Amino acid sequence: MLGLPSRTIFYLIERSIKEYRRFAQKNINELSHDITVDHALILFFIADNPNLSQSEIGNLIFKDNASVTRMIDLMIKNGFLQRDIHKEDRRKFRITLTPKGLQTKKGLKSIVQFNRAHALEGVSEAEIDQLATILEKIISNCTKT
Amino acid sequence: MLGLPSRTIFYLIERSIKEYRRFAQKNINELSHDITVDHALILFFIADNPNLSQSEIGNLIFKDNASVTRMIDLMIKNGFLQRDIHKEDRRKFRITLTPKGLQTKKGLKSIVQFNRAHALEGVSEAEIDQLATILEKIISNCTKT
DNA sequence: CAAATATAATTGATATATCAAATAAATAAA
DNA sequence: TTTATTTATTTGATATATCAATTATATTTG
Repeated sequence: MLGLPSRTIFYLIERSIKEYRRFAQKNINELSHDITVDHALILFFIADNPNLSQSEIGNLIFKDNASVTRMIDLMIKNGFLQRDIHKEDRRKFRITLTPKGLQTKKGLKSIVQFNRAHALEGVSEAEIDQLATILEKIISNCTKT
Repeated sequence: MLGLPSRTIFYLIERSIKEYRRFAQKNINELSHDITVDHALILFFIADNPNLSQSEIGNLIFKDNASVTRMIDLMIKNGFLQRDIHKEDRRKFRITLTPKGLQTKKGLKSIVQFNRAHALEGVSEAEIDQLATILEKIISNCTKT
């Protein structure tokens, strides 16, 4: 017998990340309507390391190069990021935060902290560890050749 | 201090469902290149209950009405589904599987079983229960008003 | 019943996801 | 060093995600 898809654990995994994203986006919208959850991630990653290439950013947020190109195009259009020539490797760009991007990143910090804390209310450290262990097992099962 | 986003549990949740979908899609492709993971879900749900309205289908697979309309349009174009008048409520449609859709659903059954089993190899029943409990807590935290 | 409201589905606009093909620059190999 | 290969990014095509507006039909209310 094939169980209904709505009763599998994958359904719950998908639902949980979608609800988290919806919740997080709602709170980010209070700060700006021009910032998505993924844009926020990109701001944090680039602020932390301005040497990231676009494809490295893509690896960090699980998007392919084409998506990253277009997301960064948009973030530049919206004034959060800036693309400059990369001195050492002219295939790449040096992507940095504009003053507006830096300002926005600061405003996002407490929102993101709140989002994560609220979503994990009542979930113990031990449970988070369990969760991580199991999810890593699933990832390994799906990615091993 | 704000932890790097790549170290949060949400990152792992997102990664796990993406890897599962990638893995599942790869195996579905062996049967047909015209069927996505979501299309497969829709086939199973409709086969199980041909009285589902499009918006009910959307609720089941976490998509809004616009996405469902377009996905079903495509599945009809590809010959898997069929839309008929709904006798009791003329705002709705009665959506059913064509012979090709039924055939495909049969072929998908073992693939989906394999996908789920393989992704959960080495994960005990108890762990799945733990996972479900924690994810439900996160969902509840994110959806409670 | 008639008007107001609610529901189901569609459409349009913009952004993202994915794959394939194309560019351009760097690196390896002959 | 010239050629071949690899790497980084972009672009095009098609599908999906999301929101807002629209249409058609049902239901509720006055």
